Amino acid sequence: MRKRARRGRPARQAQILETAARIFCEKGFDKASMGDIADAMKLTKAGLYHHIRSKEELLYEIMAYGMDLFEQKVLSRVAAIDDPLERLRATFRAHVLLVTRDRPKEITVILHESNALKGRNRDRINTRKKRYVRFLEKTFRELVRSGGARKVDPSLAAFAMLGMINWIYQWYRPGGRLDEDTLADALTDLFLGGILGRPAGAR
Amino acid sequence: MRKRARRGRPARQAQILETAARIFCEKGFDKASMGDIADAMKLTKAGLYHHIRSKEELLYEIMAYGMDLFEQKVLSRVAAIDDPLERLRATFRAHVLLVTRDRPKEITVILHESNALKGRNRDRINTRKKRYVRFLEKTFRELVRSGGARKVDPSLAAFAMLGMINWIYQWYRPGGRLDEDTLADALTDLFLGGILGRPAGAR
Amino acid sequence: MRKRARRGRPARQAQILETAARIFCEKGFDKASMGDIADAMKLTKAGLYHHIRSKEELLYEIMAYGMDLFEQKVLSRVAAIDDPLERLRATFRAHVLLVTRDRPKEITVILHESNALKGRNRDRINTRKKRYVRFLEKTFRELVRSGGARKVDPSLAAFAMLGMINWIYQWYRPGGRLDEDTLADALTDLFLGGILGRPAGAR
Amino acid sequence: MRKRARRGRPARQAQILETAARIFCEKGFDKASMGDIADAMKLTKAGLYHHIRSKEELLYEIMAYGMDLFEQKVLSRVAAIDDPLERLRATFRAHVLLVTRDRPKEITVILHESNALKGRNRDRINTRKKRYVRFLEKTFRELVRSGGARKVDPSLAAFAMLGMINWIYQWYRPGGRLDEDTLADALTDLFLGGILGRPAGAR
DNA sequence: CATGAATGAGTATTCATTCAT
DNA sequence: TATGAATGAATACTCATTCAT
Repeated sequence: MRKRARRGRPARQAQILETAARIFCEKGFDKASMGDIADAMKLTKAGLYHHIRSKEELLYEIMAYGMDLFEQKVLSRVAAIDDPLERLRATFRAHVLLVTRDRPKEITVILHESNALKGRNRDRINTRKKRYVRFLEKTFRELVRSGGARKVDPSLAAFAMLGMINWIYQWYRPGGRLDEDTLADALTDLFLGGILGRPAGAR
Repeated sequence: MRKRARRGRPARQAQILETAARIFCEKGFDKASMGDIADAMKLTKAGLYHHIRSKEELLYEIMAYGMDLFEQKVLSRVAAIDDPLERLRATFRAHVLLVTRDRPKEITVILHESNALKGRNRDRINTRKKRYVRFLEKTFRELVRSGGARKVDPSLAAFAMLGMINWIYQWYRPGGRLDEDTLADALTDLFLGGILGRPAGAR
Repeated sequence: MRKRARRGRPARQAQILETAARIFCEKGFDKASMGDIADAMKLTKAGLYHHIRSKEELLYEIMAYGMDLFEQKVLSRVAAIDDPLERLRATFRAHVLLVTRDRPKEITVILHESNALKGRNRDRINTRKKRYVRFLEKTFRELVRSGGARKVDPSLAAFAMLGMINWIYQWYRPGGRLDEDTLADALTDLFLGGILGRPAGAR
Repeated sequence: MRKRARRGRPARQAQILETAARIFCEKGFDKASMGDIADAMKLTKAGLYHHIRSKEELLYEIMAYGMDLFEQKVLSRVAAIDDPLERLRATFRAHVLLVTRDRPKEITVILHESNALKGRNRDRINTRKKRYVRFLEKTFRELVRSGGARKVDPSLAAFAMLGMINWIYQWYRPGGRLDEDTLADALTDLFLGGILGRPAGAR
């Protein structure tokens, strides 16, 4: 995003990001053409280029905005929780709700098109991703140290958790059997308690 | 893939599948060009087309072979286990070892390029994927019924498990801190016992 | 053929149609490459594709324009003539003059490349061709009924006439022994009076 | 044709010519591939090349054989007829019957693909075509001189006649309303007597 | 005779991007 | 801001033909 809208009207920039995110999501970054996006925006290709620098830059903006969203809706809301177990539970839940209830296309793009970015842009997104991984690792480490969990490898636990959550967009479709809240609770519980563990209610 | 080699000479087909799988893996299906594959095979593009029908058909053959591998190395080895818990544990372990130790590029291609397939070919691969999901669901159902696990939703458990395992290719690099056996055990244990559960040793 | 030019500047479209018609005429549709046409237009291939949808669509536009020309210069000028003999004579003459004097490449393309068109486009052109055949048949029928001609099969007469005229592009070269007017008269006369008939002058 | 069959079995050569003629007829010379012909002959492409020198040479052989057929079935049977009117009538009839009853694909190929031939081969076919045109012109000249016909331009009459007949393959389909004999008679009559002339019976 | 493998040259078409207006 | 026109480079794929076996 180069400029923010100054007035109430949603900036053209933001509309483009949203449209492009949707299209990258539907067709994939490589198969989506600038023409597709221009058409969807009711612009010519040249017109579109007045708002963006390049296709890759557009992808970067989308991913950066996706990370903004994630940090705003997940990280920033749980980072301050003291108790590691509560922090983990809140993180898990918020992250699941983000990908099931809000379902921002930008997050899907981040998960699916990470290889399409090169150079600085790639580094910038990766840095932010790693920040989250380290946050999770730290949380698992504290949890183990505090005796609140058994001796799991913090890295392994972090990636296991990321796998569970990041895979959701591959199978979850809204309006299914489980509503998002139930799903978030059940999955959190499954992760924390495992298949064989005690019922979730029995903290 | 037009005709099979009759003599003992190592089928060119197999070399092409392997090479193409590697290249699709490295660059992605869309960014990999037929020229890339031809070059890697020390063939001209036209020479390559003597052996394959189309880029998409090549992708399908790779994925079908990946499913062959999976079914051979995982499904067929655990399907006959009677006890659902042992069956689950064996499945989880074998699946993890497949993606960490054998690391067939074909599996990565299946996970990353599923949208590139269209029509019949897409259906055929999806059918085989779903067969595995149903096998997992059935296992979880039996496990819950037998009292061996708490009341988890079988579908949810299946997708959670798939997420954990299918995400591995995104972060695991061989030669790391944990060898494949340790990792497989630890992840299986984490899935079964959860973060808060009893130590792995205490089955 | 995506959008029409709004200003007075001679539409690029028309130039392309004309150039392509000439090239399809000279080399044949299959042997003419889009590069040939682009070169002739002093454009790159991509530049050419800014104006057309596909090679086949280009062919269709040429043929459709050829049919426009034919209907404008022949059909519309004779359709209203009441007397069937005068109508026939005028049609024959106008049609012959169209292919000898005006010699629009588009007509040659229609005659020579009709099989290259497929689907809807093919149907549309065929419909217009058949309209002319039916017009001729009707004229012959009226002529016979009115006693102005002997009992010829209207269909047969129509195709015989079309053969005579449509074959002209195979042998006639401008600037030859007979000028176009003389040729048109002589051929009309030959068709009407036959080889054995009375001299042409004796209408 | 390079070699003739010595025994009763039809030579492979002849089968290939026939098959290729059929395929060139159906798809057109440019759109028919050597693979199409090889497939139809249940041969590989390389196998096909044991029998022919090149695609163009194959086309030439087909056309040359078509000319053989024509000269055998038409020219040689009428050339000796003394009376020019009878000669013309016989020629017209035989030529029409050749393209309606025998319908050799080779003739259609000659009519449709004449531009595909280059160099010597093209010249050779053209020479034989011109021989027929000159034969027709001579016949018309004699007919006019003998007072058996009115003063028509012999060249024009020849090309008019060729147009009528050579166009037949564009519209005639066997099994239609008119059987071949009737059609041949009617068309001959139309050409000789014209639209306005006396009934054909009244020679 | 026959074939599998291979190739060089070519095909139509697409795409991200630029620029004069 | 916006656009129509244009382009260089690339893409998947095809074809007539050759050759060692």
